Amino acid sequence: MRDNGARTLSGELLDWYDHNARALPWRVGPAARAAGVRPDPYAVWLSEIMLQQTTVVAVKPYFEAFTRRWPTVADLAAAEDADVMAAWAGLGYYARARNLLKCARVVAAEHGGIFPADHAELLKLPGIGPYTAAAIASIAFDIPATVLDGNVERVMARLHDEHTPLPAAKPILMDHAARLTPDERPGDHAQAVMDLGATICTPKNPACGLCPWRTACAAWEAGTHRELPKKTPKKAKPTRHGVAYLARRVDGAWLLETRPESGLLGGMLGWPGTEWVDLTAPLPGTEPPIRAEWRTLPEEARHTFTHFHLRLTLRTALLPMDREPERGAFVLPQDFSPADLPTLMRKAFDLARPR
DNA sequence: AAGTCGTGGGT
DNA sequence: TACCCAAGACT
Repeated sequence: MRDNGARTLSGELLDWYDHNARALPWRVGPAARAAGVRPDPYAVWLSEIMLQQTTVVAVKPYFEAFTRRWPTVADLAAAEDADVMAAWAGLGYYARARNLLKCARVVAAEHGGIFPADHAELLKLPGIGPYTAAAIASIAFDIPATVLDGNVERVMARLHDEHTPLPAAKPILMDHAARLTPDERPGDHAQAVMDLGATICTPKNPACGLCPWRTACAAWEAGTHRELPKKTPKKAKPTRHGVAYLARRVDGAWLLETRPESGLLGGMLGWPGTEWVDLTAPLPGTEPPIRAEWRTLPEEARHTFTHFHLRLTLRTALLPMDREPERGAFVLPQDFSPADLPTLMRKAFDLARPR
């Protein structure tokens, strides 16, 4: 049961949201929503997938490009896998793109191209977990589901001065968030809490003077807002190394391969190469993907992934027309764009390209 | 149920 | 420089 205090808090937050909502390409703002405009569930879903662990600034151009190229879920379901992966290149967490296509095809084939207006049904779809199911249910369909993302966790930890470290604190914070979720305007409420976390209740230097919940905030009262939420310390990243082979044919074609569906950069285009092993182990010796005179570049490509650093030794070669690769396939210049590569592979290209 | 899975910007 | 963080999901 939601008490009067909770109802008041949500009301104060909605008043704040009515005047301070961020204008976002995928959002129906509070005024339009009050006038009866409904969000497009496809746009809500697409934006929520893109926004998983990704900043608004990074998502904007990708969202625009995707909706321009694939205006409906049926359009996306009919797209080629390689086109979608290339369009996602640079955004990261590529399993999202693979699941995006799977989900679009399930919605098109099993739901008549209509996203189910049901939290449990949404949760069954590929790439949609607890947060995203609640976000789509509330934002697209005004179902009173509770979103718990990084913003909401931080806001709840401070509002209730909760010192239990994440992720152990999640159930507690979810309980707090659920109590605040109103039956009226649950979609605007969900977006309002996240906007509050993104613009006022920020990780560093929160703007408590502008916060509609300041007088109710237990951490503000205790003076602990700057140290919350607590988090369990992370492990240090090890460093790995490997070799990549960048072969250019005399007609300008590059030798590329599509990486395996699962694992790091799964399903993405990349340069053939060795496994990546811990720096304490010797550099793996793998046969080059094609017979050639290989030259090792003086500079290695450096890149940091979620859980390790990578130093990639780059070897290049210029090839005649009549030589068959043992791995990968040549991609003609008119079919190749560096923008289709994940960032590591694009870094390697930038170091190896003729200039 | 910890580990896996990207990237860019801010500090 | 090194670390943190961002509308998490999947295994």
